[in-house]
Formats: sequence, C-alpha cells, structure tokens
Amino acid sequence: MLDIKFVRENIDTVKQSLINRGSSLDLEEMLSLDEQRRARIVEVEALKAERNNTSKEISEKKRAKEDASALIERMSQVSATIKELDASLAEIEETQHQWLLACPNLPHSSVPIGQSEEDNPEIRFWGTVKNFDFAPKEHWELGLALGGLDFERAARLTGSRFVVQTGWAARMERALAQFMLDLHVDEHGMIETIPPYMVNTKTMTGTGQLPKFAEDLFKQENWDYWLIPTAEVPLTNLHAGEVLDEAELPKGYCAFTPCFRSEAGSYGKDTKGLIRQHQFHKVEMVYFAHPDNSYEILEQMTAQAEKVLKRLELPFRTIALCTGDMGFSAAKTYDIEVWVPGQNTYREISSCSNCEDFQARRANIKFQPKDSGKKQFVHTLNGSGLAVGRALVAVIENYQQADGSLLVPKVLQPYMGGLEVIEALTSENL
RNA sequence: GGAGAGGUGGCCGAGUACGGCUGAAGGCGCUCGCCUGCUAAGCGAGUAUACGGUUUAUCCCGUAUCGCGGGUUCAAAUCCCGCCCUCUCCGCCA
Repeated sequence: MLDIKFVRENIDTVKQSLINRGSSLDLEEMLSLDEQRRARIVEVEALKAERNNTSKEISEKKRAKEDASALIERMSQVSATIKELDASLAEIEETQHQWLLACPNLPHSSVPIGQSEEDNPEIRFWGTVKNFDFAPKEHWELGLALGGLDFERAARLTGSRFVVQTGWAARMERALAQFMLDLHVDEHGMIETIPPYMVNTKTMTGTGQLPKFAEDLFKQENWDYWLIPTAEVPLTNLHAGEVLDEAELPKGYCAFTPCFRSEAGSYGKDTKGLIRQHQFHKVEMVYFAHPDNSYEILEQMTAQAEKVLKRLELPFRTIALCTGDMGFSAAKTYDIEVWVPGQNTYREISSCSNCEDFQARRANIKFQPKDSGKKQFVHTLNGSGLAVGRALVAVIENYQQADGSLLVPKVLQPYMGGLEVIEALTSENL
C-alpha cells in the first residue's frame, strides 16, 4: 500500500507509475476523495472539540448542582450532526482505502519500463547448455516412462493439474527440498520455519494477495481460511504489527511449504507435466531489511537462489522484470529462469522481489532505529529458493541420458541414499 | 463441542459494583541531564501510535485509540449487544 501523503505530494510520480504498469486506476478520483475526506475531518473534529469542552462544562455544572439542561440540549444536536458526518467520513475513507489496497507498488527507478515479458532484459547467464546427441524428452514423458510421475491417478483422485509422485520422483523432490533448506540455513544463515499453510483474510491482505486476487486462491468453505499460494504470505506476515530491533535487520526466514494456486485464467497453458499445478512445493526466502540496504539484500537473495541452481549444475539466466510485467507488491523483481532442454526453452524457477515498505505498511511491520528517532517501516523481500517442482522438472530434463535413464545430480546423491542413476522403476529403487 | 477465567501504554499493574475532573495512578524499563574515584544508588526532566490543521522543518493545536465492531448517553476503559483471541478443566483426536 502506498502512503496517502506520498501520493498526494507526488502526483506525477504515481500517475507515471500507473501508466508504466498498465494500470487503469483513476488517480484523480482518489485525489478528489482525499480532499473531501480532509475537509470532512476538519468539520467533524471541530464539532468533537466543542462537544468535549462542553461535556466538561456540563460535568462541572452538575457537580456544582447547577442547571445544565440548555447545554445538554445543544450537545444532543451537535452529537447528532457528528454521527452523520462520521458516517459519511467512514464511507469516504473506506472508498479511499479500497483504492489504495488496489493500487500496485511504485516501481524502483532502476526498473526497465516496458509492457510485457518481451521487454524484460537479461541480466546474466550461467552454465553450459548441454548438447544432446539425441532428442531430449520432456519431463513428463520421462516421468511416465520411469514410473515416477502419475498424472492419471492424480486426476482421478482430485482433478487436472495434480500429480502423484512415487518412488524416485517423490524422493528426489524431498532431496531437492532438503538440499535447498540446508543451503539456506547452513550457508546463508536463514531461520528455518514451518508456518501455517492456511491463513486468514487479514494476512492475505498484508502481503497484497487480497483484495484484488481472490480468484487466484483456494478458500476453505465456512472458514476465513485461505490456502497459501506461497510461503511469502505467512513468512512476511510473521512480524505483522510488530516493531523489530534495528540490530536484527536484515532478518531472513526460509520455509519449505506446499503452495496452492487456482491458476484461474491459465486454461490451456502448460497443461502437461509439473510446470503448472494447483499444488506444488516451494522453498521460500523472506527478508526483513533496513530501507538503507534493502537493494543489496535483493542482490544477495537473488544470488542465493542462483546458488541453488549452480550447485545443481543447471544452466539458467536471470532477467529483470519490466514495469508492465512486475507483480503487484514488488518495487523490483528478478526472475531466474532455468534451462529445460525437453521444451527447448527457459522456465521461471524463482522470482526475487523487493517490496520496499509496500507490504510493511499493509501489515504494519516497523523497526526502531537505534539512535532514537521515529519507528520506520521495514522493507520486505521475498524470493523462491527455489520452486521445488520446477527444479525437479529441470533436473529430469537436463540429466536425462540417451537410454532414458536419469543421472542424479551430485549434490542430491547424499540425500538419495547415494543413488547415482535412476532407471525404470523397480522394486530396488522404489 | 461443553464449562469457567481473562484481554488497560515497551512491560507489570490500578481504575470497571456508584459513567464525567483518566491518554489513562503506581512501579519497572528506556532516553537525556545532574551528581559521583568506577559501578550501583540518588536527584531532575522526558518516554505511544495514527489522522487532520499549521509549518521549510521543528514546535504547537485538534481528533481518535483501554482486544475488535456496534449500541445507549450531552459524555463510555467503565453500562448494553455481537465477535475475536489467550488461559484452565472436560469431551474428541493424529
């Protein structure tokens, strides 16, 4: 959420940001609401001041056993007016609040201006794209042939966009997750966390999923509980309403959780395989950072995500999202895309964002500067480190061999009982 | 799910039976100053947030906030209604 005062004092900046993001929000309407609101506040607060003063007089008169009925009579009318004004003020404030909740974050000045993913510049590339002397298969073909991925049974159990992973595919998913968590905890000093996988409306609003994107989420019937679309939601809201010590910053959390997404509006897209599921696993990183160095933390966190791919020896490229392609809450975002040879393309496997104080303002997360001064909003950052299901896709496709078997990446072997090659499913590797 | 107890400032804790003089006693903590071989103690001052007005900014002024929302009233921490959360006991359960 943007600060209303900031909007009022930086009209051109906000206007340009909305244009760059391709948003259709009406800024003029909001500004006129703001004027109405402030005028109404002046009006009603003058009356309240009068009421407070007169109430004191009344109590003094009553104690002195004097007659206060004239004052009471007048205040009765003043109170009635206050009630009306308060009601109309509340209405204006609610409309304005909804506007602010629907307004996307301001892009950082370094974010390239553009309309779509076509305009996202590549920042760096890492690795070597392997030349296969055979036509590399897609992961779902291999998963089917090797018996680890079962989309048919999942469809019977639930529906489309689900999978049953068995044997090596289940274990490799677990191995990937464990490898990633160990890396973030042991080498990056992050705090491992197991948060709730369901959160309430307030929490979803804190990070920006609500009120605008309810159709992307799964909701529990009869409960104010939503399934998390990413651990960013519970992790960032972990300190909602709190004041952190400046010395604690930056504070990093990581969590391995399932993520649930309705994938509304993606009909026909990525219908095969693991790429776009209603339920998938992700290791998420969240940082609470000092405003002075949050962009350094963004670089650091992005590097941490990249390190996962480097250790897995998977080629990737990192791109900067342009204004038109960036998520709602982000001020700046890097996407990391891993090479998937079966599809002969790059697929997003991580998204690392600095949300600055956008979420902190919604969720009310502050820190107390050491040398006194006022409490300030922290900057919040989140990044995938990494999407586990998609990492499995990348491993399967990049590590496939001509005979249809898979090599197990070196860093995963300790997590898979030393297994080096995955052959077709047998009782031995089950 | 049933029964009971409770939610007041950074923390502890008065106030709620009889509504007003309580942004809220007292204590602790913290900050600044004084004092002081050092430390501790002592003395003095200060110590919430948001919004609005004013302002270059500070200051200042106003309004709101005693879990949340609503009601009664000239006036609500205090009375009434609804909800949320925490704790204890019982039931159920991995």
